[in-house]
Amino acid sequence: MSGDGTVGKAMDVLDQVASFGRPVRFGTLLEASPFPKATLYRFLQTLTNQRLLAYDADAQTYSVGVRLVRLAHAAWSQTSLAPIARPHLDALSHKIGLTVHLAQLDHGQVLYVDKRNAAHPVEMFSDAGKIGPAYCTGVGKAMLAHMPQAEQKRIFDQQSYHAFTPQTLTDADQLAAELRNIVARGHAYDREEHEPGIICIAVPVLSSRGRVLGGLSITGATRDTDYNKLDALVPDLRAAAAAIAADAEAWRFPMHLAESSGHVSAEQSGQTPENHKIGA
Amino acid sequence: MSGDGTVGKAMDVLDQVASFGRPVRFGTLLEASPFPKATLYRFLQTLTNQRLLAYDADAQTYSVGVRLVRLAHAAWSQTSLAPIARPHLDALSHKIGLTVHLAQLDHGQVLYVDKRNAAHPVEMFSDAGKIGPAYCTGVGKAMLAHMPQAEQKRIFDQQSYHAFTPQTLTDADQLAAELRNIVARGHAYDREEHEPGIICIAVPVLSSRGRVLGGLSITGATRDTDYNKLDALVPDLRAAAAAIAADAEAWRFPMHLAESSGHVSAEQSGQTPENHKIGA
DNA sequence: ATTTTAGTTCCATTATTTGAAACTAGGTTT
DNA sequence: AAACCTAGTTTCAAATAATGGAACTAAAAT
Repeated sequence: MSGDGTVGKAMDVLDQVASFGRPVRFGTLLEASPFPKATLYRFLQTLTNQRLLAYDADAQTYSVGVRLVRLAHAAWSQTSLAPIARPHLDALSHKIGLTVHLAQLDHGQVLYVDKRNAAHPVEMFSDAGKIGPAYCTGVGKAMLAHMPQAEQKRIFDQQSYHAFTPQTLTDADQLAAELRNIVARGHAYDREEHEPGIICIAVPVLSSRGRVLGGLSITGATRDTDYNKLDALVPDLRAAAAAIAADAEAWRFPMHLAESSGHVSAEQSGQTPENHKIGA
Repeated sequence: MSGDGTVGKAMDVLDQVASFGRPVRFGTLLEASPFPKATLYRFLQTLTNQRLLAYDADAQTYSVGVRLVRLAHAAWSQTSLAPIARPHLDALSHKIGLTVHLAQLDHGQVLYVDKRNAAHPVEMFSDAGKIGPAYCTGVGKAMLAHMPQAEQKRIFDQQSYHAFTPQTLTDADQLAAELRNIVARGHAYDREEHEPGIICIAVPVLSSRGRVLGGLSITGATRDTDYNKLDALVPDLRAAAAAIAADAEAWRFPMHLAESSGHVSAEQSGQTPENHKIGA
């Protein structure tokens, strides 16, 4: 259990519902829940009241509520690199004609926040929000490699080291060695470690003080691409990552200056603490 | 305050941070918060631990956390109409060459869950997740009009009736009259009620039993479009809405059958209640 | 050096959460 | 039709967590 009092427990329940990936009934949740019936029941009620869950009375099922989509919009546009990186992703994917991913690290996992797909140009939300393992993806390894030792260690312990393919690195020692190479080289490969037939080259997006802001990758299929071709794209990839980092840092200072101008406030997006009137 | 014990209060705080739309400091939040210093402080800590908020130690600011992006992905793909509607939106926007919106109602507000933009084909998350007022948008009115009286009443009281333009309907009576016309006609107009120069035509997406699942609209600028041109598109719009509704209902039954097959579980998305190993 | 401002911690009080058990409503078997 | 499940909901005293005034600390301004 992730601790943190009542809120933490409620979030566990929310995660549990989300993890099913489909509407789910009370009983099914109860089986898999560490909470007793009454407690789980009250949590589900609370979460439903809060519209973090949606309850379908006909089917008697719970699923994740759309209020989260709203909050996520705020997260995506405030906290993620995606809005800043967008023009750079557009330019990069246009120039090289391959699939490009932008990711950040969340709780030891790779969270994809944007994507440009060579084939299908639009993929929407279905890609922003997807998660993947850190220890066997290009972006994951690139980010990990450039992280302070302490954090790296912590994240090592969170990995499952599941062998997706014969190439997957399956323990912390192998991974540590690989990360040293990545730092030396400045970029990471995914050598079919996550999916057979899929390779990728990735670089970290680093702040001027060397903090990892995110990761950027170019992905290809082995039938179309090889490591030499990917290597040839490294300068473009690096340039894009640097441009994203520069823009990200430029953004921060105007924000600080704006800080003193009082609260934009609730009014604007209809979320007063006392919120019953909305829309203005 | 939205009540609901500790979890509700924590969500209020989360909403408050989200409503600022930019990283915000403790003091700024405190000014606008109904909670005493220590209480607000602890909430921020808890939310940060849960990664619902992100704390920037350098700038000492809080912003909405990326974990929400992950949860929202689940919500978008489970609960929203968007994944089901996608092919229909593609087809519709391709056929008519105008901007198309798909929305659902959340807490009396219009929540846009997907969009096809005539000019710019990609807009990503920046559109999925956006919210708008229900009382002065085409989709909002179309959905409201086809809702049971009781719910309609409740939502009426949640509207702010802010006059965005001279055309905006500014009280519940005007709105009620308008809704009766919409039901009679089967579709709603936005006659520059939200933004000057922007008009739209919208229909509800209704389940076979008449329940409002969402709303679908076609938007245009007055300089390019007029009501006659929009009227000509009503059959296409209706057909698309009907197709979406049909697919949405078809989806539900396979899900019920799948219900008995036990839990897909936690493992899959790394969200065990006891989650420390992730990635598989 | 002193004061102010901003953020953090303490801890006795207060309020909420907890969960075993009792209950209710549908559905199924005898 | 009665008895018996099964799944979901409610109750209430005990256990636990949240509360917030006040004291504290760090850093910035005077």
